[in-house]
Amino acid sequence: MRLTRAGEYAVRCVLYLAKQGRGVLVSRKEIAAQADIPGQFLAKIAQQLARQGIIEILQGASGGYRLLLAPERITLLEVVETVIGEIFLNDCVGRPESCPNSTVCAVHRVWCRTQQQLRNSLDQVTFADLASEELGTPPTPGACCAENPPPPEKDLPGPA
Amino acid sequence: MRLTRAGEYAVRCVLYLAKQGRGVLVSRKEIAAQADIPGQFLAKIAQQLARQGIIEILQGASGGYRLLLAPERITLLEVVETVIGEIFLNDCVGRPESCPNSTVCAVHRVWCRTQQQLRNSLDQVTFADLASEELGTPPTPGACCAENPPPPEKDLPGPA
DNA sequence: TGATACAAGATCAAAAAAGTCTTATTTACT
DNA sequence: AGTAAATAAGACTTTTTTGATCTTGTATCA
Ligand code: SF4
Ligand code: SF4
Repeated sequence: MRLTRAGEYAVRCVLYLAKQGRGVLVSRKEIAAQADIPGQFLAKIAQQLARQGIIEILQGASGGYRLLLAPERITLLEVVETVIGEIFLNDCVGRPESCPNSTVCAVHRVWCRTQQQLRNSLDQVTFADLASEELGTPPTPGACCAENPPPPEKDLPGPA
Repeated sequence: MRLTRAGEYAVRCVLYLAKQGRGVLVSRKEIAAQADIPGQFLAKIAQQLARQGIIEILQGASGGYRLLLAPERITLLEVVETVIGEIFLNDCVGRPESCPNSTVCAVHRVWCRTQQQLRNSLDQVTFADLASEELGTPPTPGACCAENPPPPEKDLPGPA
């Protein structure tokens, strides 16, 4: 129930490109260094993004990557799913035939519904949003993860 | 980004018990058979559910499991997280220190927000809901996964 | 034409998930 | 008390997924 490394890297890569602006050519090496991504791994991810039409890859000396679409038109969901495949909260959502029960199962319906909700949320966020927020806004410390305090450990409840 | 097998089994187990009614003793064997869960694996999962106070385990001959709480008071989120741990959409949400960027990162905030949303949704669903829906409602075929049509394959973008 | 940069697939290693095995307790029944 | 039936608990194994690298090849520019 968590983003893979590859997914995270893809987001970083596209975000970095979005910050440079659409169409600006950036070498893989630069992206890898700046966004802290293993170079070869980035190559793989970039290829997937290219196939999806999100970025363009230029070969040869002085080659590199560049954003093909306007950042406003690229959503977080799109980038993530390009790399990790469609998000499924449970196997039976993507492959109902994997559970003979799926046509009757109440839980199944919950997964379907919730998953759609999640995907919609991620589809609302564009890389234009992300890039501008990152360039402009001051950190506002605590505004984010304060809502997510380190959860009480299962076995050691509290600061024992 | 998907429920583990253990999580799925936990849900099945609790749902089965909820259908029998709170406090009704059911042998592990029966649950395993009826809910299609590997027996020994179920044992592990049950122990976690017991530690969490959701079910009670009776030992000895004619032992078994039974629901300790009223189904209305058990949520899907609770059961799932008991087994797979707190849901995190991205590592940095649970451990902000894992990414030096997390205090500034716009994406980070999206993950935090979305994750909370997801968890809230799952926390709305109780096992009373699930059990009654399953006992009462007719299947309504297509009402669920029709919203989730098999997505266009990554490499063959739809009926282009 | 050679240096630079990316492509693409094979391959490897580490981690997580799924399941099984073994041994020990607990309880009921006779 | 003795035995059978049930679960406990942890070690262990297998399989799958993830993360990353290696190798060989191709494109482009100076
Ligand atoms: S039991 Fe329900 S939720 Fe679980 S796999 Fe089958 S259909 Fe999906
Ligand atoms: S870059 Fe942002 S989203 Fe990615 S790990 Fe760091 S904080 Fe989280």
